Amino acid sequence: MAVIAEQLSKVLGLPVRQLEPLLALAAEVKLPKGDFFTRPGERADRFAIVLEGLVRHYYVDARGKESVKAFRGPLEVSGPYAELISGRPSRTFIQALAPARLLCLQWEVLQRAADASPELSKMLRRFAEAQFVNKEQREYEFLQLTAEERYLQFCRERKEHLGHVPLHQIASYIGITPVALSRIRARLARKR
Amino acid sequence: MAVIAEQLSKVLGLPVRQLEPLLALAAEVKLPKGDFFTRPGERADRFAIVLEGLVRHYYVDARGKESVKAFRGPLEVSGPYAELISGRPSRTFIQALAPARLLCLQWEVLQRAADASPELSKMLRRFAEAQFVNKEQREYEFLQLTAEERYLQFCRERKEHLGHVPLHQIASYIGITPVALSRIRARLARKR
DNA sequence: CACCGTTCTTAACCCTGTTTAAGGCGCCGG
DNA sequence: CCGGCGCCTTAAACAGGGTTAAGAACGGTG
Repeated sequence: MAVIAEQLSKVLGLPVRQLEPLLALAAEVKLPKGDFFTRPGERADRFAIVLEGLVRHYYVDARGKESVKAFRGPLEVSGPYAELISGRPSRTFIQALAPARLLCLQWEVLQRAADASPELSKMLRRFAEAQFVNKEQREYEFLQLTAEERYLQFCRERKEHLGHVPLHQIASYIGITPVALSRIRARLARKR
Repeated sequence: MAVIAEQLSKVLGLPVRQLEPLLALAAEVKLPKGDFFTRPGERADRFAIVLEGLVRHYYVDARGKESVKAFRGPLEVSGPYAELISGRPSRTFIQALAPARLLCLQWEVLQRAADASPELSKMLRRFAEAQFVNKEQREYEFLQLTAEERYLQFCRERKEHLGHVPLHQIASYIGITPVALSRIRARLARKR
């Protein structure tokens, strides 16, 4: 546990002594492959840090189409962040793609802690800002890159997931169908 | 000026007495139609609130293709937010589409003020969170909606801009070419 | 082992958006 | 008043992803 605190301290840019009282309130959740951390309709009240394994965030629209918003591995944050912020009921699935261990905390607990600690409050602000920058990067990719370029970008940025995530979910993440991704991969293989 | 402080107070959810010392440090900038508030390469160090007029945020990729990230009207925030956060040099143009007045502030000044004021710090956090929710909504639209649906969404959400923004910029905002938007509009007109 | 579900690929056809080019319209400056 | 420019639309040829369907490869299970 002390090891975790130290790693988190680095990732979050927060001193260990600020982290410890929070970790004491956190619960470890084991998620077998295929199980869900959150589902739409549930009240969104917890978020988590992935200790081990891999989860994906996705939603399903009225036509039944799945869209993957994110993959999150060890030491990354998972949870229905937008819904936690806005207080709206969750519309996102969070599912384990590999057996996962999550360290999870009530959102409310974190909010109260932030009211008492300027450092924690600042950390939450930096976190929100970092999430924003992430999404803006994604907007950039949809506006300016072709599907093939988005795929190559994914391979570069998230190569640690390449063997572990089924291709049709990568296709969904970059906004195309599995068939189209297959075609792109064939084209790339031919060229190189 | 007192009127502005009151409106801003509502928009930002911050008491007027917190706002006043900041407004005293802000500068008003007049921007004739077509002029730029920021350009790529410049150091990103200011942000602003639109008092009057209309600006667009966009970037241009290596192939020369423009992509519009946002339109911002009165009482909305403008500025190279992602670059201010990350400290990277700006890659976004911010241009007046109509003669604009901006109330603008050095980012650094705001940061220092936030260190001294927990309320202001919290406001900045809520602001970052709201920006994140915005971008996630946009991600949702790219992943799940067709171009036609994105156009209709735009018409619903931002009807105040409809007469004032050229259609080819709306096309760029929703991620298609002007030609494609023109066809969509023709199809919609025929159906209704 | 045979069976099943999942994943990935390929092919055919269709639909939508891109590209390029042309023409109309409105507006501004000379 | 005319010329030019920006904006919008339309057309035609093309490219690229969507849809559907079929089949191969794999892994797990009865």
